[in-house]
Order: sequence, then structure tokens, then C-alpha cells
Amino acid sequence: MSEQRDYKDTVFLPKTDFPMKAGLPQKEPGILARWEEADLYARIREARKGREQFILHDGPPYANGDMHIGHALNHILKDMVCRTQTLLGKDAPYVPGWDCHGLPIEWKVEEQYRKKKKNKDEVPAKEFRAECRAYAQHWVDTQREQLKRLGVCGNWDKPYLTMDFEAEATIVAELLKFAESGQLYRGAKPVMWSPVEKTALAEAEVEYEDIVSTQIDVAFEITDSPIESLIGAYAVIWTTTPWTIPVNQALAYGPDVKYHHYRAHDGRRFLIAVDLLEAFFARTGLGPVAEDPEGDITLSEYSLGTYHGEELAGTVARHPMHALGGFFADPRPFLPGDFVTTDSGTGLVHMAPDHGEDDFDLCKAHGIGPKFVVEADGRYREDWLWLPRTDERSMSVIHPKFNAPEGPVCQDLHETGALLAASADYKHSYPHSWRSKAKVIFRCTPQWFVPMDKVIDRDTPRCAAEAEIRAAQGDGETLRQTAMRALSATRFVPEKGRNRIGSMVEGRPDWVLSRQRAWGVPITLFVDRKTGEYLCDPEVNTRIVTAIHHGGVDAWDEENAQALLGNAYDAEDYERVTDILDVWFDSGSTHAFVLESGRWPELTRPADYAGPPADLYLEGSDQHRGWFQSSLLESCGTRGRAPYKAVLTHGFTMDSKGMKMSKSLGNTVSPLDVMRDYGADIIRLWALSVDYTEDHRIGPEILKGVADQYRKLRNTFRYMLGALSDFNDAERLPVTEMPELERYMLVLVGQLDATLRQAVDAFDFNAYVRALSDFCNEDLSAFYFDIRKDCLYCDAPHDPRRRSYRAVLDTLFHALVRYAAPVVVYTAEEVWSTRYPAGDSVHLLEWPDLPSAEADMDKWTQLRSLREKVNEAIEPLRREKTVRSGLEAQVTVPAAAVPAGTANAALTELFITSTVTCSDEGEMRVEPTTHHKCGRCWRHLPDVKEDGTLCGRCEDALATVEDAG
RNA sequence: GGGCCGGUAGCUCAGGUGGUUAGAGCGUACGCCUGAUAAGCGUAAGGUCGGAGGUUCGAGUCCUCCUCGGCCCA
Repeated sequence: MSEQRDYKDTVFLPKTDFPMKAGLPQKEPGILARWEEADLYARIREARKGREQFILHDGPPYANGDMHIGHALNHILKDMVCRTQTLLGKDAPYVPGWDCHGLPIEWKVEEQYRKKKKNKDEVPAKEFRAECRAYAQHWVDTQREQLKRLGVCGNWDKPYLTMDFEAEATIVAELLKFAESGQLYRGAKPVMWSPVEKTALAEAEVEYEDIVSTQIDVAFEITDSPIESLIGAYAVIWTTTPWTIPVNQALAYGPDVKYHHYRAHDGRRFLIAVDLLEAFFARTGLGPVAEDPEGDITLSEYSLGTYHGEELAGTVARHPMHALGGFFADPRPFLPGDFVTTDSGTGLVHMAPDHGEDDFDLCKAHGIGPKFVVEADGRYREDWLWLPRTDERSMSVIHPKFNAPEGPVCQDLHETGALLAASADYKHSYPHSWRSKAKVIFRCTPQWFVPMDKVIDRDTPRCAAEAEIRAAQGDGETLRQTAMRALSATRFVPEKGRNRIGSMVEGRPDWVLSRQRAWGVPITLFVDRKTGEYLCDPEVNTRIVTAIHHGGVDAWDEENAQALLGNAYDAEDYERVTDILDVWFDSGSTHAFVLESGRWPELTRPADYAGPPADLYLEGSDQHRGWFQSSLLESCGTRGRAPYKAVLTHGFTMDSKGMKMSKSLGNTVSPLDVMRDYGADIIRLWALSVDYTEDHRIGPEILKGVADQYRKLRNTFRYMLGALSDFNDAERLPVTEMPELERYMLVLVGQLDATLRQAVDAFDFNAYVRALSDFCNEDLSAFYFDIRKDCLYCDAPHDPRRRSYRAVLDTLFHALVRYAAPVVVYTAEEVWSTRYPAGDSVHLLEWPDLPSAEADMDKWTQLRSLREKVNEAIEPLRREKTVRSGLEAQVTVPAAAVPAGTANAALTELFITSTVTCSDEGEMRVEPTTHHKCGRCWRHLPDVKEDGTLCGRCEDALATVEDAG
């Protein structure tokens, strides 16, 4: 065998500096720095100025702690939305924001105090708030850097903070709109209250612990009933909080519970739920017979009647302490309560609206209000009829002695004969204060509310603002009705969100606005000490807003009261409300502050624009109860419509087994770690690959899969970059002069384009990423690139086939880099700058304009399926090493399987074999080639004289190259 | 405990109005190539569609119950 010439240096191999290995964690920060230096966000705004707007309004995350996986997912989705809209040519700005007020921050600052042995109560409020402000600012700055690192493109230099003075002023102004239109009232509501700390507690400040309580059974004598036989019988209630009996105001029954009226062995008649009789007998010994050792009593002998709960409506009892007169002598009505069960107790529940949520709601619905007789320290009011304050009895209601079977309540009940049983042996879990570890009670305190079902009164308008709001809201519509109407005009992605928020709005109680806290926006109301009405004077309100605007929330203090009230009022006559606003009101007002203030020109709508200022709100599904709803109610109450046109919700990120992440389980995945180990583009690709509409998972295996997917995408770009090295626009050919394969590929990329556009419209990003990825894998790498490898490497540079291929590659490159840019933002930039080192950012580009092309798609579908069959047929020969690659195979296919008019040469090219011939046989045949192998292109062709010499095509190609050289 | 949502190959996902042997990509295994080379190509294996009942000639798709998980509320 003669020495063969090595033709390697005559083959046009891909040439690129673009590395196969990404090294994203090292590379990304540099790319980010370049964007910042070039002020890319501002340049994109400039480039899209005047275009159709797409306003995504950022829901403010809480400024507390590092970015976690939920933040990452949420912001990647937001970034994807803005970037795809921008790519489509719209002006889609992104102004990030933070929620800065509220309890968790207060806590952290208090915690720091405790470490320094400082007492919060000794620190002036202004100083305390200043520390809260500083604490929030610290986390805003931290999260801002972390989110930037994720590749999120936005106005990071000017985010919105709910603690900005302007924001605080806007929030107050929004509150005053509610006030001026009569949509505020002062009511009461049971809240968790710590008698030790003398303060209301939030749910998060409470922990549950197992304790042993006194359980008592108390008889309430029935004084009237539609069921006459019940009169004179005793309704029995069971409770573990004896201290609430002196404020009992009603009894609740379960409408679907069955009750028994029977005569006990002592002659008294009792009313009890059927299912709970046995337990009741065990506690009280009040069975129909004194002793029942055999347990074989038949109640029917002693039964005086069985009643369905509903039949008890209209029944009235009297309080065991009715002899005290006054409050205690009033009748105690039976009320229907859905919450009444037969899990424990007697099936009848005593109602003290002062001290229970169910109690409060049920009583309120029947016109019975709380009495406010337990004071902040947990003691009964001195003048309360029941209990003269003797030393012995004057103690906090949480005191064990107070509730003991020997305690004052049980004693008194016992004396009246109403106490059927009392024992200090009931184990259950009960809320305690996080800080003092002391027991907590429910206690009614005055709170400010926004009514859900009040029609703004037409006859007595308070202020000019009211007229405006009336006009915006439907005529005679309640806030709930306005909100429901607004929801029906909103697009939900996914659609099921509508149902979720809808049922919440439908069933929610009035909005409690007030919190007894320090770090927040004040409820800036002056209440007339005589009438209890809040002052509603637009001039005063204007002064208040202006003061907050200049001085922040600190401006609402006692010293300023007279100045704010002005000359028309005397501060002495008014109580300055010191509650602060629920932080949900803060965030519910961000649309006003961020979208309508003009402070962010990129968010400002044209003067003639009407309708919701935001195109989209995009948050986790927990925000159905949170921000989506608070924004809806705030906007409906002040503008009569939702602040958004569409709402997109995403699920939560679970660990690799689908379990919720928690620090204690040690299964958390930090986006900061993922960025450090894999890079931001990997976590972005992950977020955009999963089905965000549901809960989804992340874990090592999943990330490995995402990294693999990334590598394929990256290599696709690397190949294109290499194949397009030295590409010259002059190489291009008109589409109509291109080979069919090229035209087919152009149609395919056109289909991909349509799929991607549709995915963008539907915010269906996993479909977007999958379509892109599948196209790279199936249509490019395994099909087009593989087939055209020979053409790229070996055709002469001027060959129309090669020119066509490179032209299509160039089209593909420009399309794909744009499609990929919103997803892998860093890599797309790296790809783009590798090809155009002096060029501008890839993120300034617009959606690709594809050349129109036509191809016989049915024919190509047939050819590709035939190609699969050929591969299957070659496989056995490869297995037995008869041939090693397809290039050594000679294939005979049934002519019937080949689309009409397809040349054998075309099939050979397509199947990457030595030759393909058609025959009339029904079976496909594969055999090893008899042709020699070209030394340059390695194909086995008839015109190669011996192995290692050249085929005609390569000879010509070499000749032209040498001529040119 | 209540409301709402979900459970399709190892992983990520497709599977209008119920209709032939449940699909894709990745990963895996095996093989090829060594001129995209920590790359590329090919073939193959993998699922009792969370479980149990039911409706139907026929159910991943409809109904009921159970189970596991999630969000919100209590």
C-alpha cells in the first residue's frame, strides 16, 4: 500500500475561539459588568422608545434575608416576560421594587436590641424606625446584587421601595381616598393578645405548646323554644376556657348535628349531641340511671325527643349567672354555627364574641357585639357586674387558679348549680407568646376596616373625592361587587387562578387595615373625641400627605398634630390614630406609586391611555390571598377597576422528591450556590424548563440534566460559529436557487418561529425552551448539520451548495441567538460577541425576520421517516462489523417508499451512505460498499480509483482552492 | 379540620370534546466515528399513566373513595 497523502489541511473544518467548556461562574460576572458599564437597560429603553408598551409591574419581595429559590424563579420568569416582549419589539421596562415595612423587620431590629441588652420601649419611636429603615435598606442592597447576578435586566439604579418618602406619602394619600369616600370604619375584632406583654400578636409571634386545661360542662336553662318540651331543659356546653363564661352571649348549635333531649337520673332534662352523650355521661355521671355497670342502658326509655340542629332555631336560654341582672339577665339565643362539630364537647358551643373568632363572626352576623370587659393586662374590668375586684379574684384570666375547678368562675357556677363537671385534666395544644412564653388569649380590640359590602351612600357625599370614586365604581356597587367584576375582566395564566382568587374575594371578611405596631405607614386619621367620627377635610388631608412626603412616616406625630389640623380645628378635640397600616395596604398601593406617579418615565402611559396601568402582575400562587388581592381591592376601592390586565401565577419549588424545602430538613437549594457551581444561565434554563404553573422540583439530578441540555445548546452555537468563520455576505444565494434541503430547513425554522411566538403569547416558557432545544437536537445536530458536514468540509468554497448551506447557517444563527437570548442571557451575549466582537449587545436586537421559503413538507416527512428506516436497516451490519459507518453502506430501497422525483444522489446525501439505489423489491437491502474511499472526503464513491485517492468533487475542489491560493 | 391544585418512563415535559400496540427530548446501555473530540452519529431497553372501585363496547382522559404532596385558611 502506497503512502497516502493526508488531505486534512485541505478540508474546511469549523474554526472558532468559542470554547466548548462554558466556565459560566467565572465568565458571567465579566459580561454583567460590561452591561452595567454600557448601561444596557437605558439603551434598550432608548431603542424601544415610542413602541407599544408592555408593563410588567414587579411585586415587591420583602427586604429581609438573602435571595432564595422562590425569588430566583419569580424574577427569572419576570425577566423572561420582559425580554421576550422586548424581543418582539415592544417597550417592556422593568422597575424592581421592595416591600420594606412590617413586623419581620421590626423583630430583627428588636432581636439586635436584645443582644445588646437594650429595651425597645426606651428607644424613641423615630430612632427605632430609623434602624428598621437601615435594616431594610441593607437587604434591598444585598438582594439587588443577587438578582442582578441572575441576569435580570431592570432599572436597578432606581428601584422602588415602599419606604421611600414619596411612596409613604402615596400610601397615605390612597388611604385617605378610602376615608374621603366613606370606605373606612372603626370596628372591633378578636386578635391574639398577650396579657403579659399587653400587646396584640401576629400569627408568627405565636407558638403552640401542649398544656393541661380545666374542662367544664355548664348547663344553660332553656327559657323559650319553638319545641315546647325543651323549655325548662338544660342545654349543656363544654369549654376549656372557664374564664370566658362571664362574657357568654349566645349558644351555637350545628345545623346538621343530631341532638338528644333526655331525662337524667337526678330528674333534670338535658340537651346534648347524640354522638357525644357517652362521653358526657362519663364526665358528669348524669346518665338516665345512677349506675349502669353493665353499660346496657337503652336511652330510648328515657328519651324525650331527638332533634336535628336546624329545629333548634329560635330557642333561647339564660345565663347561669342571670341572677346578677343586667347583662347576665339578657336572653342567650341559639345560633347556627357551621363550625360546630361532634369531635368533642357536647355539640353546643358557648359564644363569647369578645374572645373567639368564630364566636365574634357568628354573633356579629346576628347583631351581637363584643363587650370589651377584659383589659389589656388580662383582668376583668373592675366595674363588670360579675366580679367585684377583690384581691383574691382580681387576677389575669390566663392564671391557672382563675380557671381551676376551685377558681372563682367554677365556684360561682357551682353555686348556681350550673356546673355539671369540672376537672383540670384536658391536654391540648394552645398558643403562647413567642417572647414571654406566656399563654395568649383572643381579645377584641378596636380596629380600622374597609367594608366589603357597603354601598357608598349617595345622599351624603363627604368630599369631592367620593364623587370621583362613585363614578369609577359601578352605580350602587359594593367593593366586593366591583372586585368581582374586575376579576372577570382580567386574564389569568393559568386560568385556574381566576377561580382561586374569585372564591377568596367572594368569601373574605372586611379588610382589617390597622396594626398596633411601629414600623409602617400610619393610619393618618383624626377622630373626633365627642362623636367618634374621623375627620374628613380634604385640606387637612392634603397637609398630611405633603408632610409625609417631606418627612416620611415620622411626620405623623403628636407634635405636628395641630399644624396638620390647621386653624379650623383644635387638636385637643381630636384623637390622633396611632395604628399603622397592614403592610398589604402598602403593597396594594404600589400601582399608584410606581405606575401612576410619573416617577419612572419608562412606566408612564400616554395621556389618553385608559384602563389598568399594568399589563401583567406575575407572582407565586400564595399571592392570590396576598398582593393580587390587596392590589385588586385597593384599586377597586379608589379607581373602580383592577390595576392589572392579566395575572400570572407560578407554583412553588420543591426538593427533588417533591417535598417542601426547609432549613430543618436540610433540603434547601440556594440559587446562590447554583450560580456559584453552575452559573446563572443554568438556573435560568432550569426555571424556564419546568412547568411553573404547578409546583416543580429542583435537585442535583435535575440540575445535571439541565446542564446537559445547556451543553447541547452551547455546542450547537459553537458549531455554527465555527462553520460560519469567515462568512461573507457575498456568499449568499437567493432562496429560490438553494437546494431543497436548505429550503426545507428554512421552512422548519419558520415553524419553530411560529411555535416560539405562540409560546411567548401564552407565557408557556417550558414549551419555548423545549421547542428550541428539540430543534437543535433533532433538526440541526442529528439531521441538517450531520448531512451537510460533508458539504461544509469538502465542497469548494464557491460551490452553490456550500454557499447555500452557509447562508442558511447564517440565518439560523441570527434566529437562534435571538431565540436563546432571553433564556441564557449570558451565553447568548458570549455567542454574539464571538461572532461580532465590535458589535453591540445581542439584547438590543429584535425578533428575527426570516426569509420566506417553500418546501414540499409531506415529501420531507416521508424522506425523514425513510431515513430512520435506513438507519435501522444499517444497524445489524454495524453490529456484526460488516460496515462501520453508514458511509460504507450501499442501500437499496423500495422505489415505492421514495417520494416521486427524488434522485438517488439526493437520497445518498440525506442518508449519509455510500450509495442509494431504488428497486422494485418490497424489502430494503443493505450491503457493504464495493467503492473505494476518497482520501479527502472519506466517502466511498464509484469515481474513486483506489482507497486514498480523490473523488471527482474533491479533485475539482482542490483545484479551485489551489488556483485561488 | 376546611377551600383550591396536583401526582404520565431515571429526569424535564406532550398527550382538544374518552377510541387502534401511551409519545418526545435528555439521561442510561451498547455500538460507530476520531476532520464539532470532555464533541458528533446510530440502535436499544425503560411506563400495571399514584392506588381502589364505578360509568362505558372502550378511560391516562368522566365519576366516587383512598393515598401522597403543595398553596391558602382554621
